[in-house]
Amino acid sequence: MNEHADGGRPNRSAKPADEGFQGRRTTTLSDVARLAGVSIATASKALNGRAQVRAETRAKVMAAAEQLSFSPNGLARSLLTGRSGTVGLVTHDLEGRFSIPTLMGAEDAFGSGKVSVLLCDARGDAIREQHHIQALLGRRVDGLIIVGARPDPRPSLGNLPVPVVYAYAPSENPQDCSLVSDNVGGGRLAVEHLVACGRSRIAIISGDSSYGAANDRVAGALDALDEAGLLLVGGQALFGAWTEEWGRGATRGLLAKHPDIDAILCGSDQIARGCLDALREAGRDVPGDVAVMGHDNWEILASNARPPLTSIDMNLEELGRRAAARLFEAIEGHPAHGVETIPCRLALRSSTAS
Amino acid sequence: MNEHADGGRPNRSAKPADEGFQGRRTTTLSDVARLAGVSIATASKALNGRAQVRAETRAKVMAAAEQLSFSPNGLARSLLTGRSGTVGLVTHDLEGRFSIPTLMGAEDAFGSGKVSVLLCDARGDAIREQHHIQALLGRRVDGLIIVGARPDPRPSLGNLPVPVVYAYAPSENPQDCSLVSDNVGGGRLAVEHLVACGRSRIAIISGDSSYGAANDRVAGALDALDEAGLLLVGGQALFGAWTEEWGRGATRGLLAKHPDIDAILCGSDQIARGCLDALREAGRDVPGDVAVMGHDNWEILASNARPPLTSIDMNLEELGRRAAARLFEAIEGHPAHGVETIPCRLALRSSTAS
DNA sequence: TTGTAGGCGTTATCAA
DNA sequence: TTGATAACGCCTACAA
Repeated sequence: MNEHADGGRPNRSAKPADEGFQGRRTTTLSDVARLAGVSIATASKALNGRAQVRAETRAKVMAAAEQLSFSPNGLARSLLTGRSGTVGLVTHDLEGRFSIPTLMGAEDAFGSGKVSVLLCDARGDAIREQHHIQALLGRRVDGLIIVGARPDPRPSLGNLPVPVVYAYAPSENPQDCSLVSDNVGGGRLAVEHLVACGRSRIAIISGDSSYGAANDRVAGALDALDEAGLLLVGGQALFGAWTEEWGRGATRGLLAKHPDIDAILCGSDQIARGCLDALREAGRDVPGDVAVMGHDNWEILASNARPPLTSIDMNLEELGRRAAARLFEAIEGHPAHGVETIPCRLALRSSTAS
Repeated sequence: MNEHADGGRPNRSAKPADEGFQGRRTTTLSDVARLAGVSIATASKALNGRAQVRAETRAKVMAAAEQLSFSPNGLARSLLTGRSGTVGLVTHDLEGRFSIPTLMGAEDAFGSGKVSVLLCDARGDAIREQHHIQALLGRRVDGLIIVGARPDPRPSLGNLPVPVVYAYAPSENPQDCSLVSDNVGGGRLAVEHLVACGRSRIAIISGDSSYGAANDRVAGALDALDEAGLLLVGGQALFGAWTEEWGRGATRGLLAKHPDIDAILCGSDQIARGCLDALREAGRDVPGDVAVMGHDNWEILASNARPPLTSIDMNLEELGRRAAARLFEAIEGHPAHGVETIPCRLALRSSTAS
């Protein structure tokens, strides 16, 4: 046992000076035990609230721990328990706006408790993803959440030594546990709202048709139109890009062909912003003449629009929270399978006031 | 030594069945050693490329490791080395857009190597921050990066057992290591660009004056105006809010009082969007009659503006990367002190074409 | 009520 | 070239 004369000073008798950060050696349980004049085992019991410790002794130990600002080494503890209290979160779209709320929800669900999140950005690259996953497994994460960049199915990671939950982009393997936004329901919700606002000549300006989400939203909208006994103006949804530019152009085209239109459902808030601009420039009043809706409820775009934009919110934070919850359950031995769908909600603003 | 009859089957002789995730016990170095028919020590050396191992033996061990898909337990390793290979990243603005690029840069700088990032969102709450920091220290992170929500100085965390770097929002203590965006330089850069475009009747619509950033940007702009021998139109910068609405209103006011204005420097891209709208509606051509600049280079706003918006980019990813680098150096024993300033760069688009 | 001892999975030292 | 063995910091039987 080292016999270093203590006293709170930086002490580097044993180790060489290439140690890096020159803080004092972090205090360990045996430091506490020594200061309290008890054995390590007793100190451990005292600090962990075990019953077989005299109150007086416990107090002594707690005081010593306090004095040394002792913080138990989680790594050592993990080694014992086999649980690191850590989950890996691999995102593919850290710069994008969809993964962030999901991440927040997950962070939220875990953060309160005793789980920490190890974040990695794989940037849509399968190689990088694999690399990160290996690193995370090496750190003995208790589970993984994989957040996709876009809501289309992605390859499964297969059998890993820890549970995996896919968020936003589902796994192709239905045995895996995935959580996604209910795009069909979102489209339906939008049309139902427009109908409830008394609109009946509705057109749809969607986004990039290569996105499953674009098609799903349209499908839901068509369902709802059908149920309301309405026909889509123009006969079919317009597909283009997720840009304001496309929104403007498509809107101008619509107005030219169908001047009697009274509502436009857009595939995203960006498209809707373009749509609003084009309408204003064509002298149409929103929502007086034409109601407009977006999708995503991207606050910065929706609230600053003129008029503020009614939109469909995907509840991504809730999605993240649920993903965290599912992962937690799986870690506890109760894995879920299949795709779970998170319902959208209406974010009501002035562009559709009825 | 345990004498359990092995065979790759889930083996839970010792531990009860409340274990949670029902994967097979993760394979350990001793499994590899046994399969390869060598001692644990030899297996370790073989896998870590130590020299004192016969090639044939090494191959045998590697094969065994491969077959068992062995992945060394990083926790055990950390316990030995005293380094967790982990840093904590505490952000205060996970939903906001400023912390994300910083986070990305840090993730980027670390992610390539062998450091992983533990992410926490403290949401501007000092209590929550303290809580997260304690948790991170318990996990024995090798260092901390604290990312602020807004660029004003924040209280120092004081003396922690690991190095700390403050990003975006500097610490109040000049002894700490902080990295911030050069807002003064950004303001200067903007005016220099406008002047280079031949503008001389320049006005400034800034944001919330309670933000140091707002004032710094204006200060830099005024410096540059002065050096160019120009006077600010209106005599002083206009402060308001970071919104499109404020941008529109302020622009209308400017046009009324100073119809001969030929450039407007905005404190943010949102303000600039409002400014552009107001100009268009007033029949002013951009950049023909009036040049407009924003700040932040928020892609989604700047590129979709009409015309696309020239803006000042804060290089936040670079800021994050640098923060990671500084932290790394500090961990290696070479801490930096004081506030390091990251220069802005010009993001040239059509709203100022000269 | 307290202390001793064993072990979690690795790595490093030193002896064989 | 290989293999015991002692750490790393902690927890938990079990013994005192």
